[in-house]
Amino acid sequence: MEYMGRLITDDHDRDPLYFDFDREFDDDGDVEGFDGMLQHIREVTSDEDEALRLLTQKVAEKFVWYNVTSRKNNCLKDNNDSRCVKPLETSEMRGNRDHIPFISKKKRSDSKKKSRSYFFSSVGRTTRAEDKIVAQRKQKKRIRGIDERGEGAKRLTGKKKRKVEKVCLKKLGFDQLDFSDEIKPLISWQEGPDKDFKLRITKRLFQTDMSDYHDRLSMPVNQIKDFEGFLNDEENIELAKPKSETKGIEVELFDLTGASHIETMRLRKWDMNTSSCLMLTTSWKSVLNKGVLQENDFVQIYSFRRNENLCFVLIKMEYMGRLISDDHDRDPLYFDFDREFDDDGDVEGFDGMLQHIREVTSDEDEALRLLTQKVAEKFVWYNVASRKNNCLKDNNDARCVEPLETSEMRGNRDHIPFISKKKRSDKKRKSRSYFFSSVGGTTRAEDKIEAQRKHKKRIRGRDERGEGAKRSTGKKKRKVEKVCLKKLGFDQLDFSDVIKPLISWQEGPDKDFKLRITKRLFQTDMSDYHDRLSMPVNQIKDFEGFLNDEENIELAKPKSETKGIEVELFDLTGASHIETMRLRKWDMNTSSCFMLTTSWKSVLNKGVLQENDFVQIYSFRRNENLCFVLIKVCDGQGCRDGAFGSRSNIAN
DNA sequence: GGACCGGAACCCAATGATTA
DNA sequence: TAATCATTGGGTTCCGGTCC
Repeated sequence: MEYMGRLITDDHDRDPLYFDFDREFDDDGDVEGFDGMLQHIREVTSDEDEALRLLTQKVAEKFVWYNVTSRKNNCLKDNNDSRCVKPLETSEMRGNRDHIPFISKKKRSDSKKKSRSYFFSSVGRTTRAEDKIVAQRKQKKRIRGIDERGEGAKRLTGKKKRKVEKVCLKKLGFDQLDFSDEIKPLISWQEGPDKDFKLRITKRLFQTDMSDYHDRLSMPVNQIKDFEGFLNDEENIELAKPKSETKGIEVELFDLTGASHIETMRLRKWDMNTSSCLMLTTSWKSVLNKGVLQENDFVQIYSFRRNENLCFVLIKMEYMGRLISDDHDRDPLYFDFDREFDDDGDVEGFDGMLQHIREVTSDEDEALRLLTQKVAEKFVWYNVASRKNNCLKDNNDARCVEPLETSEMRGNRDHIPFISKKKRSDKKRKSRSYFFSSVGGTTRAEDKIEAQRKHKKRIRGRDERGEGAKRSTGKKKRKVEKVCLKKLGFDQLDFSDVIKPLISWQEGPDKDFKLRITKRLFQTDMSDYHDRLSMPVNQIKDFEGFLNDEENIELAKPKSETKGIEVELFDLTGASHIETMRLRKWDMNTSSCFMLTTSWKSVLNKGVLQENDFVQIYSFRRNENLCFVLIKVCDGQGCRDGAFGSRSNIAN
């Protein structure tokens, strides 16, 4: 373990990667990061080896991720930039492609924030011209997609897909962090040993994983460790069944992000064209609702068998999200590298480390591994070992009370260096939460009661609704204030004659211009992701004379055989914009709804319509084609304030 | 008890990113 | 540059709960 000698002999000359922690964690500066880390580790383990391992891991995560990932947008790409004096030659690192970035020490002081270079190439720093070319290419691709995919194509909205910063878990070695031994005892199963406890996947939480309405956690098959040995024959057969013939496998999820709460979930396998995903569905949102997990967090999922049943444990690899999202508020261990590598200070530490690593390897993966290792060594050993003579374990707010003896470090294993927590602000302390810690303000008893209540509700739901029951989340439904259109007289307000000339059709008279529905806009109508306007059949005026025979036949077809009727929507809420939409009819158990789908959100995006607004939809025929006009009658507030009626008319 | 809004649940195509 | 993969999110269905 190269350079460890320094940490014992204090011979910095032997250590070209010397990292000046005295300056990094100045007594006068913010010591929150390291102290907090130490204190937490003291709370979760009394085993010193284990504590050291945890500390090493945390430091490596913080240091490497901050420098490698969150700053990659600042990586040097421009050789003309005065700050990029000595761009790393590709030949130095890895043939023509990869390199470890390097910045001249002398130049950095000019504007360190811009100039700092790190691993990986820069991302997303294109010029306007480049942006334009890229945009044109994308547009062509979309248009080509329409032509090539034809009728079957469902989505071509042109909406730009969110760019997701990619992180390579393997390069960072995080996919190899296996806490099986640590987690296993936390499950606390008293009735027999759990079998086959094993890390299955290390995963970043994406937007879809965090989405309430998707309510699922995806686990791409090719990221799952030992997938072949993962499921037994029976389970493989079940998951291989067509979707219509299986509900998946019932599994238990132990959620160590929040007091080991157990969720009964379903495991499904979705086969796509060229890959497959395992999906944990049903009650995933219960885990999300604890508020512990955030987008971009990293989690690990371990599997095991209890009484032959498949179970999972979820743990959060905490704070990773910060390092991507750069949301320092979420990270009480935020490590201020701008201060650590001060313009005026000695920048030898980090650059020296990079330079040394460049000298010993040209392989970037290896370089990254070395950097991680070096940082962890330096950070941990300096703070844990070299300070041992000054470290404390005192709760009386003295910073140096009792030196940490060597025997304590390796013998009794019950001491972790400690600096008084009174140095830390209450605000910071309150927000702290760490690996494996329970979450929120609830006690264990409260958690247990809540878990029992939810469990009872789940069981009751199954009993009452039987096999077909899909949902029983226990989430309280939003209460919607009801308004009686008839009482308000809105359903009789007919502006046909006023609106008709606004359509401005010059080539012939429009026919059958008629009010069809007066409607309040509900949340679902306003929802972007539903992208539909519902029109309950029993609210439509003159429903019998509304559609011609051909249209009635089309809409009566089973859903699999029709795409609905193409209609035009004139949107008078915003400059007579016209949308081509589809009219469908959804037959429910006891009623039916017409739905205007496709491009409804384009109307919403104008920002004119709000939830609870009242709109009217008129229909007419132009060249025999069915068309609609939408007008806004009044907004929800207007109704309350008497624009179209008195407050007393609002139903309770 | 019926109507229907809200949204859970599901499927899978589109698309950006990566790899060959 | 093409092929492949992983993720996103659009589209659809239908159940639960509330209100009349």
